[in-house]
Amino acid sequence: MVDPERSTELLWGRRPGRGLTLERIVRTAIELADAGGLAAVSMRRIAERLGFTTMALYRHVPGKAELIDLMRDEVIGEAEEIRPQEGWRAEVEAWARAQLAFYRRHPWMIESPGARRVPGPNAVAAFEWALETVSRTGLPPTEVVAVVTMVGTFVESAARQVVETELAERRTGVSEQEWWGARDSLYAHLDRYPTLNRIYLDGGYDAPLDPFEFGLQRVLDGIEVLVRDETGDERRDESRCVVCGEAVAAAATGRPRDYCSRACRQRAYRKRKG
Amino acid sequence: MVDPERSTELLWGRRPGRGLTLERIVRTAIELADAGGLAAVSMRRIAERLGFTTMALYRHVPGKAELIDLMRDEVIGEAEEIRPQEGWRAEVEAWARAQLAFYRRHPWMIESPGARRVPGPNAVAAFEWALETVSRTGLPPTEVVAVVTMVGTFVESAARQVVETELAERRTGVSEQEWWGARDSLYAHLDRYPTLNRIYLDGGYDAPLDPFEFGLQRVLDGIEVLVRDETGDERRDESRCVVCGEAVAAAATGRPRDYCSRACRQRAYRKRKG
DNA sequence: CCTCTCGTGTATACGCTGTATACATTTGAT
DNA sequence: ATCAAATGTATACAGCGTATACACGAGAGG
Repeated sequence: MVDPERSTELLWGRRPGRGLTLERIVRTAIELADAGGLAAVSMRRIAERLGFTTMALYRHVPGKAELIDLMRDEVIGEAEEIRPQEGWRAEVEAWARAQLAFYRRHPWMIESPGARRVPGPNAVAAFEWALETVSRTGLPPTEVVAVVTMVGTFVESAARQVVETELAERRTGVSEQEWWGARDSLYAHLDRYPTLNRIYLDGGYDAPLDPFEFGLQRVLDGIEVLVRDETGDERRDESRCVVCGEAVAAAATGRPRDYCSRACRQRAYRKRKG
Repeated sequence: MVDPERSTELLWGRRPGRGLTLERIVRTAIELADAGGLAAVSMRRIAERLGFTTMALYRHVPGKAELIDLMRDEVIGEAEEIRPQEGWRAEVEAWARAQLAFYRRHPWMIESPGARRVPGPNAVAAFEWALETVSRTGLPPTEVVAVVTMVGTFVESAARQVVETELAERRTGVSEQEWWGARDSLYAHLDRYPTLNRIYLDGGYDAPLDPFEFGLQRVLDGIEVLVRDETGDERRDESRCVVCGEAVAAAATGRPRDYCSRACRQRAYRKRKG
């Protein structure tokens, strides 16, 4: 098991050394992981690549678990800064996308277990940034934390899908399409599921929506609803029809309506059409 | 690597046997996994518990990967039926909660890799059910699929958090609170992060929101927004009272209302009663 | 009834993993 | 110069998944 105290010490107070260094060990381990996933990282392989015996590593790292902690924080440090955007939504969106790109660069980050990770300086810095951004929504502190956690979790899970399939493609040399295309013996069984069948026939699988982009927009919409409800956005009750200017009650979600009536909605539609 | 054809064959067409059975192997493996996670499942241990040699298992299962496929589907079959709810949102919510409970019963389901799993009959049945439910939103097929995928992914990732911490607690005998409470050497470094600090001082961590419940509501809100944008507008205005035929604005979910007023609703009710 | 094949279970062994232990060497401070 | 601490090495153990070769019993064909 991991010794969290030792992990903390290593993460937050590294001291330089000569010869075989923590730095070099961590970097070599990362190279291996980037190339072949966490499964490709073994103490023997790291040592070999560095020209030392396996046990030499244990003079610098207490065990493999702690080494992975170090790899994580090292790599989190690479995260490029998000350039400021207009409004929290755009900013969170940019962050999410950057995060996905990051997971693609280091797919193994997703394999490493998530509970009780001692956060390193780089991880904390990223967290601080996210908190700061979401704070601008005006949500109360508990919810700010919850939102950051949620977006983080979402991105991780979406990235997990992407990354796992990419990894499988690389390992097997078989593309996702090919693989599923070759599952005829499976499809043979799927006729007796009516909804599945109908959706398939209706083209529900022809051009699947990108799960990351789709999910992200839903998540952000959801947060936006919360923000509007919670911060008592004045606009809610004041919303006015964009056609006639009449006052309009907002939807239950707090999302302001644009039109006061079907008539006005159609008027706007016809206008657009010419 | 897994042989998907063999997996499909095993999953969809099991034949009974005498002596050492696929059934018994799978069930023993599940017992082991339930007790100690996937790490506790080894071919040797399964065999030992059944009173056979390790290699005897390989007469029934091609390899460990395929065995895990079988474990997955076996266990998915337990899923109790969701009792019908009013409206898709309540139904999806109930499903998500049932799913979480399920992951708690079989924490190892989360450890097993997600890409390119050959779905078994039980998994497909669950998927069919979800598709059917979400279809009632009136969303186009591609989006129905995307929504089901998204909710599934969300629940899995939320469950991952819960389950991983529970597993860590059980393995180490140290509660989550205790563990984080003992990280003083970490907190000593956190003063210089202003937002983090402020949120901490404002009590943002005193009573953290349940990530599952919080996230679920956001996700559902997000989907609801989509449903309204996508389908709600037309139907909303078209719905008519089943009693008097008056036009009725639909509910927030885009679900058409059946009655225009409380009066009409009661009238229908009295009529039914006699 | 004999034989022969096939399904099933066993025994042994290989290469891989993380790491405990004991020993050797180098280095820096006194 | 000496001595202790830091660093690197060698060997070994217990565990893993599984390839291979062999043994045994039941059922089928002659």
